[in-house]
Amino acid sequence: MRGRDYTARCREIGQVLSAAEKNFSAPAKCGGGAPAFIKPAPTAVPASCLSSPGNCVMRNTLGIAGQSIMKKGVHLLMESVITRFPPSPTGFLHIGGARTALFNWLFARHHGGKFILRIEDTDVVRSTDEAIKAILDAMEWLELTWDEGPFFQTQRLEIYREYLQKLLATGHAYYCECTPADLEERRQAALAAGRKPKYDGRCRDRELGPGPNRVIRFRCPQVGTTVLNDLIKGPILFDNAELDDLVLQRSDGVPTYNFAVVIDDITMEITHVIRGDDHVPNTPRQILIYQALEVPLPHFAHVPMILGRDRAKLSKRHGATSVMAYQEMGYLPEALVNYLVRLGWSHGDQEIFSREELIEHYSLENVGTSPAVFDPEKFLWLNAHYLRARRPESLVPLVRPFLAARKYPDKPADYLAKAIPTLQPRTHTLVEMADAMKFYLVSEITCDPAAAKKHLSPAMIEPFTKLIHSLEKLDGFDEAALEHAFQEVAAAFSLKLGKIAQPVRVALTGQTVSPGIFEIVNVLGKETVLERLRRGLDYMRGH
RNA sequence: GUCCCCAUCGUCUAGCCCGGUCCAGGACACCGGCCUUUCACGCCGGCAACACCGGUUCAAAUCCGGUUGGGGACGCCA
Repeated sequence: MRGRDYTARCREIGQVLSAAEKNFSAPAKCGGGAPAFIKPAPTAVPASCLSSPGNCVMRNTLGIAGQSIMKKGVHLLMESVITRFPPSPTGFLHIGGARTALFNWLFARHHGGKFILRIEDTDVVRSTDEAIKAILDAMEWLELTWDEGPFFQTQRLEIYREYLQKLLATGHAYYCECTPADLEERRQAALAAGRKPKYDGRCRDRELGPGPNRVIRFRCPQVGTTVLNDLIKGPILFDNAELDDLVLQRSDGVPTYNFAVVIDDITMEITHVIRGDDHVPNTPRQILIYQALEVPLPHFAHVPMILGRDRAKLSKRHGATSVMAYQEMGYLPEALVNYLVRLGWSHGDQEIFSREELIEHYSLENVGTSPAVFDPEKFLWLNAHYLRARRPESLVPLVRPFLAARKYPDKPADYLAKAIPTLQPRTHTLVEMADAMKFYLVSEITCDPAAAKKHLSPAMIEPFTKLIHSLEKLDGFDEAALEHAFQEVAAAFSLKLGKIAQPVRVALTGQTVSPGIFEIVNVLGKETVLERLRRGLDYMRGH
């Protein structure tokens, strides 16, 4: 579950930290005066890692912040949890994003904390209003309710500028006039020479001021080690020499993602950053920004990705990845939630979870470390499960749009509510249910010719005639009465019930596969049943 | 190329921290059977995995080292 070198990393981290402490007392100079030492923020590493490396495998989801508060003697004041989900509105909400949102939501709800929705729209070119709406719709469909927001980064530019000034003033940031074309050229050259394609620091010490087409870069320490103490993966060490001076503000004055997230997470007082592990490489850079700003770190928890069948990052070519596409395919939100939560998280052998159970049991400790393959088969099974679990009446408004799309005649809700239970055990999605419902709704059924030929043979003329007679005499269509009538006919012709049921099924539904005969008769009602049986008779007689 | 992460049935996973209770448990899918008016549902049973190599140990899926494989990141995207 945890990486094999986990303990080794814990041990290493102990060394790194003691080295960092030494540096702390005698800060070295680096570049343009930025501190070169690593100053682990109080929340960066659990105390257990420092004191006894062997113990640091104990993951504590609340992290050390809670503990340090306790140490100060404020026993009742536990750190309250604030999480966030920050999609960028460049497309619909996809499966992976939904799981991230769900994990954040669950974590916040479990701890009685807050869940914030933030729209990361700093990429003004690619962000669209449609995407924002699509994301909000999907969040609502999944009932991932947020307590604050949605906030928009483009409306917070003043805040970013303020922090940027601080970094500039303390020498942690500088202006750079390298053009994208130049940068690209140098990147390619570095790649060709087998070096890491990082920024070469050309403008680092030029002490440029503001100017047109200039960006602001972060002055990244080039010595030392940055520690990411991940709540899921454990400690991860990064050599600062691997990092480069990332752009904080574009030449058009809009901040970049890596800077905006940090500032937002600081100002929104986010305590736990739970996100996909494709963000791991960004994290040391972000940590360095926190440290330059001298603010405490939030806890980081990086959850493994969701992969497609071929074990590559899940994408469109693996099929539908949009949350709302699944709604259109007739999936239930509770099924998606349950499926998604089990991708990377578990609670013993339990497969089915109600919302309440999820909130009760969810914890970061039970999030796995290896990536998970999205399995449409299991998702379908779960959906079928939840379809069966629903009260039929609650399904009426959900199937209706699918019925309408098929242009089936509209029927009253109570009629649909009677038909639905007969289909619940036999269908996996609302789409299948709508399709299967056809014969309950149309006035004229379409009959499968092969089925008609096989089952509506002249031999059935007499049994059908007798059946019609006895059904005509029946007052109520309760199951017992129906069964009695059918058994009587069967007995009269010394046929097994199946011999008569199958032709009746074909006459009533046009198919050889359907819900139980008595169920169908009960839903359809006397009039329709008799009419269809008579039509069956007509067919047998060669009409 | 460089850095980082990951590794139990085909898939999702339990077990791994605290070695023996694991010739590895559950679920999906698949295959049988039962139930039965068709098809389902349900129930019962079956198939199927500790990536590899070393080390530590009386004992390793579990601890350590390495190898291989897979994935991710290296943007004035997020």
